[in-house]
Amino acid sequence: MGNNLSEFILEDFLPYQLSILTNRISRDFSHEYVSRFNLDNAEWRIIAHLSQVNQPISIREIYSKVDLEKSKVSRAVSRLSARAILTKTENLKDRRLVDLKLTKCGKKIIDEMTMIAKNYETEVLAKIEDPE
Amino acid sequence: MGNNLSEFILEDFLPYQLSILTNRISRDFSHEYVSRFNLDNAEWRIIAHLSQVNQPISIREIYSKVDLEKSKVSRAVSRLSARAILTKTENLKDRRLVDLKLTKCGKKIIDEMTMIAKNYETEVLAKIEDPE
DNA sequence: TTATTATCGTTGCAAATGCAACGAAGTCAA
DNA sequence: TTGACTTCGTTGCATTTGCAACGATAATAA
Repeated sequence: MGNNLSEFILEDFLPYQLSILTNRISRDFSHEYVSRFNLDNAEWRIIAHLSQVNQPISIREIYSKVDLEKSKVSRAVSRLSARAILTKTENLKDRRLVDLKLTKCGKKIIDEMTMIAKNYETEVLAKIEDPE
Repeated sequence: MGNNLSEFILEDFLPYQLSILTNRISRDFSHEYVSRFNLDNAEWRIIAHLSQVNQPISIREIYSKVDLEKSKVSRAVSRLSARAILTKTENLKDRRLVDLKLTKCGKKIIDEMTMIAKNYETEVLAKIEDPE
């Protein structure tokens, strides 16, 4: 009748801890882009990813790399386009694809967020290294 | 005129990486409890947390510790109760509280999941240490 | 006591989500 | 060419979600 329960210590269990940590960090950091630019998490990820590449990229490219639902990306991209943060144009080589590209406005957002993101990261890492 | 963009390397950005990693690990691991026991993430966390304490605990206790929405916990607990995985009883000292307790059935689930969880964790850690 | 305020768990409801189906475009083979 | 199949992005729709409000209970103050 071995009681396996006692062997299972939730506090040590990886996916569990990881997801709690991530939720907290994400929620915490999201205050920044929500309050400043009115962006949700998906929108922020899309902008951030777009800022990393210099050519236009497709929706598929994004949702495979950034780990978001296809429809979520599609809808987020539409909202960003409506706000002129990015542009959607038809890819001429393959007309099924959409070319996404940050506008000046979108680049400005990334510029500002870069500073904030760096500060935030430094802060978090400091806490991890030296938790009080 | 400084182009800050080039300084911002998304691949290094903590909340971003953390959340992608966590999504993947969670989704991956969740196959186990979804397919075996038909539990969603919230239900699994609740059961797991309950298994860690030996006295009955309240809903509040759970959502503060386990980082879930109050209403999500409430609804998940109702479902688990309907499936006789846990019991809900009125706390006699403070009648606003609900006492939650795993049933035999619930404990059996945890027993089985314990094995799986450990194997899974070992696997993930191995990959992290020695990525191919 | 009574009045005020806080806390617990539930629930109504509007908004977000994710799946599956779709049309459009492309690929490949016959 | 045609037909079967695949892929892309969008969208319809049922489910899930999270906020805010609620009733019930408890704690605190007057």
